[in-house]
Amino acid sequence: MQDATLREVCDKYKVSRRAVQGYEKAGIIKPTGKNKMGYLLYDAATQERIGIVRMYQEIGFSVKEIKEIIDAPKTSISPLLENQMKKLEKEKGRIEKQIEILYSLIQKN
Amino acid sequence: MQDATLREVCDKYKVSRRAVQGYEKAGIIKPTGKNKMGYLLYDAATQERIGIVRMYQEIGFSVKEIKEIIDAPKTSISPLLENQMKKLEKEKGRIEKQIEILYSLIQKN
DNA sequence: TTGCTCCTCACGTCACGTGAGGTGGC
DNA sequence: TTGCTCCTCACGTCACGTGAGGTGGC
Repeated sequence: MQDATLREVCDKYKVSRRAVQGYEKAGIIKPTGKNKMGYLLYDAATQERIGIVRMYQEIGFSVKEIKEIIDAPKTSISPLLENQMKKLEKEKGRIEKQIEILYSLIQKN
Repeated sequence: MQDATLREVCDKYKVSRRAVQGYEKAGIIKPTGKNKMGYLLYDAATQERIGIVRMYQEIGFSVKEIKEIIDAPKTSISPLLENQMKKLEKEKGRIEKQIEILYSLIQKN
């Protein structure tokens, strides 16, 4: 895989420039260089890393949490995934309760 | 119902002092006076209003949205409730998808 | 004076969104 | 010079959390 500019990376992973800047500020990634025009470049490994960050975000981890786990060994990540599952199920429960309340409110209206 | 101090209102509606301050800053409520000690007081109508704000927050409306609808006629609120229901159902779908992704990740681990 | 409760700012949090001001090559 | 794309700050968003500094009555 070739180095890619920031714009190319953003298109590839459906992420905003500002979000990538956020990952950088959080210390998760770094541009690996600049081209002749001064555009930021990201090498293959960094691009994959951004993909991993996105995946973790998709399952509800915060950037801060991702920073902690992205370089951790698999064995230590496993319990965190279980924990996250519990959080998501609680969240789902909350939303279902909201839907119920809202439903009864609509009925009364 | 008697006037209540800020602390009493917070206890009654399970809301923080800072949250009530937030509602005030948003222009949704106002303290109706102060007692001899300078403590903020809220009359019966304002207390009920805080209860209504909490109810709308429970079904996922933002403070900004609540400011718009809290004094609107019932007929104009109805479509907003329907709209909110759609949002909540989308949100529920998103979380279910997150749970699926996370589940398959845990299986692979 | 100490201790307690309340008050009013005002910065911090989170993950970016959204300009602002500046640069390089056509 | 104009226009385009990119860069690097840095303030804004949202609903409060969390002190900071000050006051009044015991």
